[in-house]
Amino acid sequence: MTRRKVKLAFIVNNSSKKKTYKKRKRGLLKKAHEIFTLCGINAGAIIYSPYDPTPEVWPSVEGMNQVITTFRNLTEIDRHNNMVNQQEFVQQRITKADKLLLKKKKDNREVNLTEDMYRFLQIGQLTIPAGGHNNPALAKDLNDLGYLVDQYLNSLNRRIQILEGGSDVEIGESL
Amino acid sequence: MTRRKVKLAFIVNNSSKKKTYKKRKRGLLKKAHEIFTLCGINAGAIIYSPYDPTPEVWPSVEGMNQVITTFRNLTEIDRHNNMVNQQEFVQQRITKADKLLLKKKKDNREVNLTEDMYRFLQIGQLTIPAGGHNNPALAKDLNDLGYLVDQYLNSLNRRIQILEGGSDVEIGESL
DNA sequence: CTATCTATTGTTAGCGC
DNA sequence: GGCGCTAACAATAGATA
Repeated sequence: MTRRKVKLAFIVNNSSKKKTYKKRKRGLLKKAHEIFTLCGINAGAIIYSPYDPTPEVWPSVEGMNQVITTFRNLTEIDRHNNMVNQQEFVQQRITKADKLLLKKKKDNREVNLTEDMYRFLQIGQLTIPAGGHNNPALAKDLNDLGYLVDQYLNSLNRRIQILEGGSDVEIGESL
Repeated sequence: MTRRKVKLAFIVNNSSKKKTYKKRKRGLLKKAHEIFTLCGINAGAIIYSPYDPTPEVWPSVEGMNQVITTFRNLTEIDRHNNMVNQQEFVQQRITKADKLLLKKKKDNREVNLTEDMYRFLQIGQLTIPAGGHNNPALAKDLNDLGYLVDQYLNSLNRRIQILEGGSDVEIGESL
């Protein structure tokens, strides 16, 4: 049984390709979930594929919209400076230009607040500027986060209930 | 040398958290690159973190913009139908109680909007109503929320450990 | 803080059903 | 088409430089 030895190249066979996609998509989303849980970072992902009629979104549509909005609001320079090159996963060092831009943004915070407020009044959604840090904490994301956390806690509570109840339900991990 | 056995829970220690983040971000992007190469699918990711002043984008800014544009053009229904969220990883079933709660909160949305707006004008921070779905958010810093969540998760983890026999356990549900 | 090492845990390719 | 299995390979926590 030659189990594995696949080179990193486009899979021609459609059947194999779909199987690989299905498996790896699950793995990818799991990894995303883990880094979110472990580090509390804010992230979003969109995956298009010929195998799903509509794209999959993580962690949620609402959260993704917020992430996208913030992304859209960044300057071109900001975005390019932190762009991750697909060919080489080289994380660029934080340039002084970045820091200057951040400072400028902070200075403009009050202006942004006003703008955001108007948008809020118009569409009922708002991007909250970071509270003094460069952490782009988005209130709406926190909203989603809180909900998701609730879901998570519920699952944990449910598991505890199962354990305490002495149920014969199989709890073994299959992660 | 206790090499490894880490619970899937928020890492309190900032040093460890950052290390984990750095490593896993690299791994995540690699995985994304692989699934893109192997299956030729179209995907994008944005990662915010307190460790980088601006978000990281994969596979590229241009590619991400394209993905975003497509996402924006989808109808709400389309997006929701294929939404993948954290709940799917931590909880198989969404309880009816959750849905009822959400409905109630939705009904109160307009009231919340007004309240939130006043608070926004006063302190520059705002509770953002969900786009008609989620509970009102606390405009707290992400770190604060993460800390609180961590406290609870740790207590639950300890409890699970005791119940399961004292050994380390994973609390993440498999899908 | 960054880089490297390596024992362990985690992911998944190829099968069989 | 999907699901489950498990050997083989990959990712990474903790230690070290």
